Amino acid sequence: MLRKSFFLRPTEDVAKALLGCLLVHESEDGLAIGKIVETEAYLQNDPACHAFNGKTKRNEAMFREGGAAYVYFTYGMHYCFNVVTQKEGVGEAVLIRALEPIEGIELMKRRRGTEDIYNLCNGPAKLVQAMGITKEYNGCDLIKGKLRIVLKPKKDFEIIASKRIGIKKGKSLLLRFYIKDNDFVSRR
DNA sequence: GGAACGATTGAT
DNA sequence: TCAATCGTTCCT
Repeated sequence: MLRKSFFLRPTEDVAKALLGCLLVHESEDGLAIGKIVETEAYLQNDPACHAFNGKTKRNEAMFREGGAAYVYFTYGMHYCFNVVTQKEGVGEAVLIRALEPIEGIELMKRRRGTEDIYNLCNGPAKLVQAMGITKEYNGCDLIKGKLRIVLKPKKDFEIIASKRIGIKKGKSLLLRFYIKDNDFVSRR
C-alpha cells in the first residue's frame, strides 16, 4: 500500500514517480491491472489546469488531499482519470494518459471492443474504458479502495519529458512524462 | 436563459 | 482533417 506522503510531493515529481506503478481495479466484472507508462502534470498556476480559476463543482476533487481520484467528463462522451496531489486546498493532479495492460486483458478487450492490445489503454479516455473506471470514483481514495495505485519498486527505465497533448493553453510546458521506448504510450 | 468550449476518439 | 456529443462554465 502506498504511503500518503507519496502524493504530497510536488506534482511533477508525483507524475514521474507514478510511471511504472500499477493501477488496479477490482470490479464486479473482474480484476484489471495496468502499468502506468504515461502521465501529465496539471498545476495550480497553469492555465491548462481545470483548477486554474479556482474551485468549482466539477473540479472540487482536485482540491482534496493527495491520493484521491479526479474523474471528469469531457467532449460530451469521454471520461478521464487523474491522481490528485498535494495537501488539501491545492488544486493539482496528474492525468494518467496510458497504461501497459498487465492483468484482465480479455476483460479490457471486451470493454473496449477491440482485440488489439496496443489500442486498449493508449489514451486517457481509452484506459478509463478498459479499466472500467466510472464517474462514481470521482473523489475516491486511491490508496486503499477497489480502484487503487500500487507501488512498483523496480524502475529500470528512462523517463522522457515533453509537451502535453491536446491543450490550447500552457502548451510550452514540459509536463508530460513517459517511459522511453514503451510500446503502450499514446502517440500523436 | 444561452452560447461556447473541451486534458478525446475514431472514422474519413 | 473532421464530426460526434453534452456537461460545465461564463456571459447576459
